Parts: sequence; structure tokens; C-alpha cells
Amino acid sequence: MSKNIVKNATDFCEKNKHRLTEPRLAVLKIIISNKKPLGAYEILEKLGKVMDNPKPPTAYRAIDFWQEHGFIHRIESLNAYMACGEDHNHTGSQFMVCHDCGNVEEVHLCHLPKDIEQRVKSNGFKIAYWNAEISGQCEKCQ
Amino acid sequence: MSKNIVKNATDFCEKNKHRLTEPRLAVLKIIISNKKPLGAYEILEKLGKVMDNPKPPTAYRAIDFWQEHGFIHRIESLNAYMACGEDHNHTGSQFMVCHDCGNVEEVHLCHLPKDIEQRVKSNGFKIAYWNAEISGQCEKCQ
DNA sequence: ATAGTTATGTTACAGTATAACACTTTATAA
DNA sequence: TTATAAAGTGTTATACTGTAACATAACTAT
Repeated sequence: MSKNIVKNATDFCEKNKHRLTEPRLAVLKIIISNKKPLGAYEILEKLGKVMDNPKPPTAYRAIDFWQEHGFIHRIESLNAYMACGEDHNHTGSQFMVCHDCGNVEEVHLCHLPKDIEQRVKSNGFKIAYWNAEISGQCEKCQ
Repeated sequence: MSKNIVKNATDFCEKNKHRLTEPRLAVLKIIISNKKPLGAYEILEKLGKVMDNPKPPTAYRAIDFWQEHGFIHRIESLNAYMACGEDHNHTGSQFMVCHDCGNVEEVHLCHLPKDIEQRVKSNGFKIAYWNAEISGQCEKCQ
């Protein structure tokens, strides 16, 4: 599973002539190997166990890179990042966030639900992508 | 319109025995009187024209107060706050965010769209509220 | 080889948010 | 009616999150 993401990322970089550099690979692995979303400075700290004294921009650049290309998502309400749970590339992301245990699970929907789409289109708005965060209690915490 | 919100807020405070203090009222008015969402430090700066040298917690406390009670919403992707565009109280908020002009418009949907609800329920997740930010281009910017 | 491009290393700082504690105001009730 | 509790503010300091800017290195393609 994690291996699969790394494989996909490697292929992606080759195909698109992006460099799979040390900080990029390390940051991706750190994010993949955590079930819960990680803050940038948590990532940076873990990165420090693998690189010599990395600075914030090193972490942020790698985070931005993977995010731009859809391998990780940012959970806005937590200022945190986690691996994309889908196997295909997509911009925009939807999550269930458990406010008891902090677990976050992706609920990806390829298409904007009709109800919203209708409302948005009636405003003449042209959708690029959409993010949603659904807060509540996960099954385990009930 | 703005008057209406202040009226609603005043009534709300009376009914619920919350105090409509100077910083609270001033912050609400500042947010109401701006069409676009404002950052906390923008609010703080404007607050400084009405109060003597207010500090961040003064602004944040008032912001948190109105947000908790549904009078304003936070736009996570912008770290900014704007008045609720609906006339009724609701937690959770949905917005269209124009990435050209920066305008933000509320598209409130009382109920979570069926597609999402189904996905979420199939995960055994209990929804408390949900936020969405739809990015794209507003009508004017096309 | 050399130029152009992509990416990193580093310093410094900007922007966002909160902990903690002393003080004031308001409501409650002994 | 004063004492007490509860709600809210003032203030200092600091924590957390993110980026600008510039020098250097590593690939790419002639």
C-alpha cells in the first residue's frame, strides 16, 4: 500500500521529468507511514532523523510539491497533511474528521454533488475544485 | 441588512445571557461591514480605530464568540472570517471562493448532499457539521 | 563545455493564534 | 447588602505556521 504510493510517485516523477530528490522522497514516506495527518513541523522533525538539520522551507517545498501533484492533501481545519487515499489523481479532497480521536478518513467523490452543483451554477460560478471537511464522530468513538 | 445582523446578535445575546460587550460589538460590525473575508489581524487593526490599542486576544475572543454562535464563519483556506449570509443559525458552512478576485460567497445547504451522506454513513461516521470550500471563478471574472 | 532550468540550503522574518494571570463587570443568592 | 461565583477583558509573552530572498548545487540539452 505505502509501497504502491511510492511506486506511483516514482513513475509520476519519471513521466513528468520531476526530480525525486532526497527531501521529496523522505517527506512522502513520512506522510505515508502515518495514519493520522501530520503538521508541517512534525514532518520537519521526523525529517531531521533522516537528514542533517533540515529547515522549514525544505519540508514545505516537498509538502507543496506532493500536494500540487495530488499525492497528499492538506486538512485545512488541522493545518495538517496526509496521503491521498485514492489511487488516482484528483484535485480537491473530502474528509471525515473525528473530533474525538483525531482520525481522518478520505471520502473522495469525483463529482460535486448535484445539490451543490446546481446552487453553484445558478450563481454563474465556474468550479475548479472543491474541498470538504465533515466533522463528527467515527465509528470506533461512538 | 447589516443592521439586521446586529439586531439578531443583540437579541441572541439577551436571550442567551451573553454580554454584548464593546469588543464583541465592534468586531461584529467590522466583519459585517466588509464584503470580503477579513484576516484576524485586519480585524484587529480596524478595531484599533475604535478601541485603545487592542491586542490579538481581544480580537480572537470576539471572533471565536461570534463563530461559535454562528454569526460569522471562518474560511479555512484564507485564514479569514466573514459574516454569515443566512438569516438562520447553522453550524458548518459552504463557500464559493473566487481565486481571481478573492470574493467569497456563501452557498449554504442545510442538509449534507445525499451522495456524501451515503458515503459517510456507510463508514459508520456520525456527522456533527460540515464545511466546504468550492474554488473557481466567479461570474464577474469569467 | 556551457547555458538554462530545476531544486536545495540557509538566514531571517512574516503571519496566525493561544497560554496564563491579573483584573473588572455582572448575576446570584445567603 | 455584601459575598461569591461566573463571565469577560487587559496584557505580556510566546507558540505555531508559513514564506521571501539569495546563494549554491544538480540535472538537461545542446
